[in-house]
Amino acid sequence: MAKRLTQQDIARMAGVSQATVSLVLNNRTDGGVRIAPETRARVLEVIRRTGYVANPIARRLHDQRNRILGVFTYEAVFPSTRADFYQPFLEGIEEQAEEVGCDLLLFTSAKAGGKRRIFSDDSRIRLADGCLLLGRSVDRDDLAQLVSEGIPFVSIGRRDDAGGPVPHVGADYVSAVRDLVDRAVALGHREFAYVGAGTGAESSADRLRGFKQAVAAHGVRGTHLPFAGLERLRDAGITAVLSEEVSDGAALVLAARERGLSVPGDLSVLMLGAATRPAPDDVALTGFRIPRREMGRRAVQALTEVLERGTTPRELLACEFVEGTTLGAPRR
Amino acid sequence: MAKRLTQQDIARMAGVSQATVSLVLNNRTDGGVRIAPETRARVLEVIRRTGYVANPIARRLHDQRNRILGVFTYEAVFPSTRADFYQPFLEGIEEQAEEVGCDLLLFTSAKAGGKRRIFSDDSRIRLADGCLLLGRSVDRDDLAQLVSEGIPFVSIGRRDDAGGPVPHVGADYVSAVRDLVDRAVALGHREFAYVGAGTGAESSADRLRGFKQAVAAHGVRGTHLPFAGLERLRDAGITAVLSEEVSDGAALVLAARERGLSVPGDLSVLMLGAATRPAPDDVALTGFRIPRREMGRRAVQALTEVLERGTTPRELLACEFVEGTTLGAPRR
DNA sequence: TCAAGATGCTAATTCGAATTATTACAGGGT
DNA sequence: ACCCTGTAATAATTCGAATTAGCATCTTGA
Repeated sequence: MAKRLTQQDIARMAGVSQATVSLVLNNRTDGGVRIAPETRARVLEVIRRTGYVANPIARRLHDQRNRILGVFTYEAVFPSTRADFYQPFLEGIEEQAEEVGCDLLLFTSAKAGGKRRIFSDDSRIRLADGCLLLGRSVDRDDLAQLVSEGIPFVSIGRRDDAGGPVPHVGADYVSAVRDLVDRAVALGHREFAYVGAGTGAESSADRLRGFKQAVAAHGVRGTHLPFAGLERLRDAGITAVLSEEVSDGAALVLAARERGLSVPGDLSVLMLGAATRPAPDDVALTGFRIPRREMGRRAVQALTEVLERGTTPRELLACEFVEGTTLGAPRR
Repeated sequence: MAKRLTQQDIARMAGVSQATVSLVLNNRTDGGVRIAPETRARVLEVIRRTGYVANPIARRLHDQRNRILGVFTYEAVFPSTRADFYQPFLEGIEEQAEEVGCDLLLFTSAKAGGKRRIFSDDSRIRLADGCLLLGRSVDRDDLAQLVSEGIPFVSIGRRDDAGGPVPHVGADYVSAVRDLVDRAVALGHREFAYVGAGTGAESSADRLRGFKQAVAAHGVRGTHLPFAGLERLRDAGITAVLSEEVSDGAALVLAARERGLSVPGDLSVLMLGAATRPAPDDVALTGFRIPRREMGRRAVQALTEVLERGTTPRELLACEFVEGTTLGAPRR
């Protein structure tokens, strides 16, 4: 195997010392460091010719910065089943990483006992300058360890504190859901149902919280159901359903229409952005869109801030209202 | 932030040397290394109590392997327009990288003058242990430089020599196209057309070569046309068309049917796997499928070999015949 | 009793790059 | 001849863990 070039090699070729190569490479001019222009040029020429780059490992051992941003996901990034979920985030991440001149390191190696884990016996999480965390839910112990070990990271998606505040770039589900309820109330709806877990992941909890706040504020009735049962909704006199999962909402619309019910005439259906499963695209649901791409971009920016200023950015981006065709005034 | 524990710290606490801690940690018993059970227990106890974990950076520095595989593409990987093309390869790459315990480094930082380049003034290609090259065509100068600099890499897709053999894992287009012609000849076809560039990228050239070999072997007529014109095909008495691009093939079928021609009755259309553009999915073309995912996997394995044994693997994987509905016996 | 052999551990070195302290050498002034 | 001041480069050290050579100490057997 062709051995990797070292600064020592470059130094030999340029007829200088390893230290000089390092100084040239890092453009050091401060603190009484001086390199003659010709020497500098000679070293740079050798570097250019050989395509030498500093070994990130050695560099990182000494100080911390190698313009590598880590991306951790609990599942494979590429398989097409996950593509719809991860892809928009990754587009944003890639875009912004390109902007700030960083490379992306996908932690595909990190697994312990068959499952991916952030901290395995030889976690390479520290290879990167910092790390982005992607996934609907994140292991709380992992999160706590990241915080306590002071590893620079930003979660994509809001996270509750885990032994300390967790830096994140999330979506403002609370406001987004409240807004949908507001619109529905304005159209005359008074009987609401929220369909979905509403618990577990922060993203679920936030949506349900927004729902509860809104129905309380308007003094209307709001029911929380883990699953969408058309009969049950009808029996309870529900006129507007908010579905966490897009595909569940779409299924509900199809089921309703199959039984001769009109949507939104008899039932309004609103989707709350979560598309973890492929959904039929022939149903134009009303609801909101999660700004996934933008979240990816912002997360990279936030991570940059963490690295440069040691801050703990926490930010929620607004979701975009999607007009659709499944929200309308309820029949009297 | 609390400073990380080092082996030195552990050693102090356990009243032994750093070396001993390392030996205990790695369970070394070979090569005349012996640690008294009590000492071992004492060290392990301190490790347990403190929750010490070895710094992976330092470890990597020592064993000269970063366990990072680079992935270079001339365009962004994630944007959905490219997804169909890159994704299957990446699935395979990710899968196999996980298998061999390597992380993936996406070179998002590499650009010079707006475009991504492998070698810019500060190329970071050497950050990775080795590199996978992805893309329909690859800049020949870049390729030559990779070869001459002895950078470990594997191209996905066959490549002609560039100042030396280029390690690659490609698809066996020559055989695949020949096979299609064989089948068509067996059904009675005697007038063939190949539609597509047939030049430029190796993948195009290989297909055309397979076509020419096959028509020569069977003593039938074969014409090469850069574009598919239905009239021209008819005028020339063509009964079987092989289309490089899947979408071109599909368009041809639709056009033929629109003019009242039967496919495959009046015209057989075969697709040669290249799907760089989205194609209508309501046409079940006969042809072959490029084993993209498998190519990704094999490429990672090949790169591993390059790294471990310094070989220059070159391998072509068989394409899979796709039955479809657009190949049949020609009308008399 | 003394060499031979086991046993148990540590000192010293290595990996590659960054940094600090130091040396070497010029030329200028006295 | 001597000191001083810049200037330009290098030697030596650092980071944390892995590894090798080697040093004590203790047993055995003849």
